[in-house]
Amino acid sequence: MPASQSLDSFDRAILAILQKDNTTPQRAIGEAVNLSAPAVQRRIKRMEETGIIRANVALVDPAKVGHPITLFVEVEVESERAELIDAAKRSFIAVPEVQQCYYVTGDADFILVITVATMADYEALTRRLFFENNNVKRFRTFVAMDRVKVGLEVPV
Amino acid sequence: MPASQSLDSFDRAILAILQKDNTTPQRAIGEAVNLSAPAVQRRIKRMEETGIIRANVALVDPAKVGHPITLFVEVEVESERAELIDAAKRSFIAVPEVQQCYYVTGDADFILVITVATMADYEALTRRLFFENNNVKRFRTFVAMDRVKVGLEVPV
DNA sequence: ATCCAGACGAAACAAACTTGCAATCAGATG
DNA sequence: CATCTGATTGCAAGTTTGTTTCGTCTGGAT
Repeated sequence: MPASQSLDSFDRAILAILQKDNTTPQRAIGEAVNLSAPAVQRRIKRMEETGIIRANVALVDPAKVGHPITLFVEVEVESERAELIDAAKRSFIAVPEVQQCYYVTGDADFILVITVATMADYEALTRRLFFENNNVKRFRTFVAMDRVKVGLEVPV
Repeated sequence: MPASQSLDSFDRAILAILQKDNTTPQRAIGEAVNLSAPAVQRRIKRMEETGIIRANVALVDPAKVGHPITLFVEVEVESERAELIDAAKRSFIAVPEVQQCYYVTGDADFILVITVATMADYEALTRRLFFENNNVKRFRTFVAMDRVKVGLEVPV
């Protein structure tokens, strides 16, 4: 019984379904996992409250809404002083075109995933985000030719 | 009027909401964008049919389901012959731990986003995905220390 | 053996989604 | 300039889905 424990096999089965399609009716989920609809609903609610489910969202095809270009950027900073790193994080978060931003170990400090309409837009973005930021030492761009697999699904 | 044209400002407003929370009642969306609930519903349906909305999913916190480690991998291949590239794509797609896979230009050929429970798991994965694949020339790993911003939201 | 907390299912209930229909608007056509 | 056509809208009815209630059951601790 999943009291304050995190996850039992029912929860995992439910998550697997919701990560594919969260419009699946609770009754259908119930049948799939051998549970009643209310039981499913209670488990979903708990997982939302505990943050296991971070959000419920629609995934949009970037190309079909005018953002056909996806880019990766490795950013290396000059100084790793905490306040400068935090400032960089805030500046990346604030930009809608920055879909994802990770602070990483290795040859780079940040990795960004960016979507834009045109390369000119990206050029303008680099100006704002990198050239105008004195703490950015250098950055390296990769252009996605094929979005082979795109999702945030986590194996459960 | 959004006939076969892609998107008008209503659609964009609806998408902006659904990308944040697709459990928002259509009536509430209607109020927000000044449209009746059925009108909202018909627009959503069309966007789903045309693939503008790729999917409706729950986002799960990887750390809370036992996958606390996120990794980036740049993969460089030996040969870019089409059939070898396709084989690589297929092998990456097939692995659940590979959340995202992009075929890119630049110093690398693929960029992968991977989530795992432990570094030992990652080590095992590298064995399967990279060392056992003769076409992988080299790969470079970045470990995420902070998932600063994680989403697939597209500005509309 | 008893009690208690947590979880369950069935059924009633409420809310949301979906559909049919008449009215409206914009642009094309005669 | 009137009319026609196609697309979209809002309303209201109908249907599906989500939510709450309530009585029961199980397992663990006293």
